[in-house]
Amino acid sequence: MTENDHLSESLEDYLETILELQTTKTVARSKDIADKMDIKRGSVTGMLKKLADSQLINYEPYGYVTLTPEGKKIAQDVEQRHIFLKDFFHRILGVDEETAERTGCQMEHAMDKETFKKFREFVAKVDACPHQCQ
Amino acid sequence: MTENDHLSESLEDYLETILELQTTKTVARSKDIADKMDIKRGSVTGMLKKLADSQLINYEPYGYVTLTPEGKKIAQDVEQRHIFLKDFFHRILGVDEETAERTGCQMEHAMDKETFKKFREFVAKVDACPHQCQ
DNA sequence: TCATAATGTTTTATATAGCTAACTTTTATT
DNA sequence: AATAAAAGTTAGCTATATAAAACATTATGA
Repeated sequence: MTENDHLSESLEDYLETILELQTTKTVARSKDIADKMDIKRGSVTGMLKKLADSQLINYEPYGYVTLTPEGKKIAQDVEQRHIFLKDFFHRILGVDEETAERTGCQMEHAMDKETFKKFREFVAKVDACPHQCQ
Repeated sequence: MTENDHLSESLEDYLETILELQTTKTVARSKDIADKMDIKRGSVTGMLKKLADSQLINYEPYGYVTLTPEGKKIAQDVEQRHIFLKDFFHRILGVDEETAERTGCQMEHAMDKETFKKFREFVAKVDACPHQCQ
């Protein structure tokens, strides 16, 4: 709603990671965030404080982390792009899975809502093309 | 050749900018690099030293900047992706030019050679599809 | 319940990339 | 050639994001 004044890629990654942990393990712990993002535990704390300051997560020291509605919305948007882009590179372009994952992970931050929508529609149309030109 | 251990996005942008200045103005000056990248003159010097250390540019204090063969190769690769991606977003997807430019500028760093090649071929095929499914 | 392990936090340090402002060198003008 | 303007450099500062290591808290399990 408050059309957030641009989150860094890193903070978007934190939100996405927290959403995934919430989904797969019900709660997000500092250590799991660190493991998933391949960074150290100590680095996580400061970033959680930032996200809490921006009211994107609920955070109390030594407590579990949960997404606020606004944080969840952003996380889902990022995740959606991530999943779509990875699938595009891997399944449609035939890029190996690891590279597709890495590329999607970088590009998920680059497209705004409108651009992503157009991209998705373009790919969907081509994918459904009965003539299989591609 | 020495399959460089990954340049930062910023350094890639410097190389691309230098190439463009070389092309349009024959030489690249510190001030023009700063103007083009919308940063301050003082910030440029240190980065030029880094690029010189990595033997990607020829740099002497108070002199003109030129790309080494290796620097030029990287710059051309980045530029090629940039041009292609901008065109894809603008002409093919119909994204407004400024957004297409900005998005291309971010994404040009995300795809490796192989992924870009596949992406380019995919778009070319679709673009040439006689059935115009897209 | 108490000791140990696991997890979370804090502090200090590092790297990157930028800015400002003062200073130096080069270029242009007269 | 002398001076002013423009361009380039330097030094010190800032912000972001991370690491390492010491410390604090919580959880586990004997």
